[in-house]
Amino acid sequence: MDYKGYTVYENNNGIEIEGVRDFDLGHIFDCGQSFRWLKQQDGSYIGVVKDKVSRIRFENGKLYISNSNFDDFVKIWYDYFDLGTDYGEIKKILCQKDEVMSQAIPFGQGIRLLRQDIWELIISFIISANNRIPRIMKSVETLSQNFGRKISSEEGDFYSFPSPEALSSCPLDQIEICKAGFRCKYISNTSNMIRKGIVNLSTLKEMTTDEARNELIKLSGVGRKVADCILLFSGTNFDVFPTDVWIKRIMEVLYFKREATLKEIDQYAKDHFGSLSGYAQQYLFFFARETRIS
DNA sequence: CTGCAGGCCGGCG
DNA sequence: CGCCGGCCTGCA
Repeated sequence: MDYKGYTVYENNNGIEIEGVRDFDLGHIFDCGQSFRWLKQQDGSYIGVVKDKVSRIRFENGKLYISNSNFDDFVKIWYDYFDLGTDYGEIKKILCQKDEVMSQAIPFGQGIRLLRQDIWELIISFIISANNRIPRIMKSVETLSQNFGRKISSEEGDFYSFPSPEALSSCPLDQIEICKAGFRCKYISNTSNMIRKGIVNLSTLKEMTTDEARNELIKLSGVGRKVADCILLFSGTNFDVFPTDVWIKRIMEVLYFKREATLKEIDQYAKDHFGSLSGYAQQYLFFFARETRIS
């Protein structure tokens, strides 16, 4: 069956998709946007999206997704992997911007910005503050196991990410079992703010980027950087440039040739990359980590 | 034993 | 406003 330029074949336990370009699972899942996809021995990845456990493989230009049918492709995966966006065109434009981009992009040529659940992103990136990636993954997993819904699948038992209601009804000392330390009170406070509707996530898409960011920053434990990650990795806004320590370092080394403030970097990205800032950030982040630039 | 990791918060000048 | 110290936890 065809859908918007892709050909989808259904088989016993999943789908096979042809026509997928600019796509590499390693690049996609290791550029810092997601914490819940686990790499398997055979190179495939298993993750939970919308209460569905799937195993994903990409071989010989074909994308294989288990536990899915054509309807799931249309309703979930097409959006999730941002398959409606022409990354070849984006890479072409960015490469023409400067030498740094044309050097960095080949390292992460298969990067895609996932359109992930914004609520899960909020909590995940609150946990990310001043933390290490393995520990972030562990905390997110522990929250899911304890307060999410159990999903039994042929891949084993997994757990959905807990709802705002589930987390807001937990006393703080229960949240603390996820070992997120001082961030646990942020998780608790933010869950309550969302449940009470103090910040309404469903209206963010109709706002300008600045308005949406200011809305998210109201949440406990959400500052400028975390807010921009949430906006970018949920597919809400792409003209943001989340500047963490890696991006700061690589911008100073490759662009400024000196130390620079977060404000300077943000202004530079706005002027230089404009609406493609978020994509540029991802290629730079992956490049920085691959090459260990310091 | 220190240092430090994908920042944020709160207090201060 | 901008700047700076402190921070849970766990691993090097």
